[in-house]
Amino acid sequence: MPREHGGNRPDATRQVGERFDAWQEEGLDPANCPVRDVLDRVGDKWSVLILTALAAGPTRFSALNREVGDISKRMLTQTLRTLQRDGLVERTVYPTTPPTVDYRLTALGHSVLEPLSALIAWAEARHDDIRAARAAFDGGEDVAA
Amino acid sequence: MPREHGGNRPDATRQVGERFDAWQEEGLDPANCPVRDVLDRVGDKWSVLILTALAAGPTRFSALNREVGDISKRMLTQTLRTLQRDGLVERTVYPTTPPTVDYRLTALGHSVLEPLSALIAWAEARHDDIRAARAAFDGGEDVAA
DNA sequence: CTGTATCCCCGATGATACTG
DNA sequence: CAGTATCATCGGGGATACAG
Repeated sequence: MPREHGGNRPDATRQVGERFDAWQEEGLDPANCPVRDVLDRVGDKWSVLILTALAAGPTRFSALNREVGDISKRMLTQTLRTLQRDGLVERTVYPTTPPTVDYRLTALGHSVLEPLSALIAWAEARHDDIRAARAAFDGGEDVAA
Repeated sequence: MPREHGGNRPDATRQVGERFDAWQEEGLDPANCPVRDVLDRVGDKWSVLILTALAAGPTRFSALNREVGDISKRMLTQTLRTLQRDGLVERTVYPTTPPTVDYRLTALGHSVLEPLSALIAWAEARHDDIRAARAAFDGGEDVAA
């Protein structure tokens, strides 16, 4: 029985924890946790990159393949399918020969880029702090002895 | 050579893409990309949960072990070490017997909860949309035939 | 061009037992 | 209590070949 703690957190953070508590106390399936749901996608290797690339506008499969670093066709297809399934991306097939397909963000897809941007901005802003912390930590390991 | 696209994205999203472009065009090591750096941690199975738990205040190892669902001691230790190394969490040992250790968020740790909260809020707000999209997608697969 | 099918490797994570 | 050490597993993701 995880996270029985009640809730006496500071300001903004408070809600977060209570949300976790909420779905867990309700005995919901962890697989159904919205947070894990989103975080899993944010965490995977390509979703954010693809979402970001698509922010520029509709993009064709091969163009995505080029724009998003060294992604394989396999993973590109797979990630796009998941994003499509979740309603973040829309797939359009043009009946040409050879086939042409493009992908674009849906309204939902655009909307997730907002909070994602905030996180990325944080990463940008604090990366130096993080690297400094790492250097201190790693350096301290040896020296400490 | 990924992501050569210039940059003509809408508003808030624009910056994000340009940041990606930035470090890539500078020929920086992908391992050094701040975005991947952060996303990797957000993406892992426990960091966010631990960060959230710690938002309530200093917490002892065993308490964390209980509060954060079914995490193993192994992963708890490992994740805490990483968070500590990155300067998000501070570890304090009290010279008692048996040993007592507690963990707390640093200022940097608290600061990351802000953008993280935004993302989690989005997840909460849009989870129904996502599930609906999935249902439509999955249902449509069979029916479409 | 836009995928799909296979094989394979490796790192992330769980389980369990041991230690200071 | 707070870890560490070791083994086993599982799935993500790359490489490659094939297909409509």
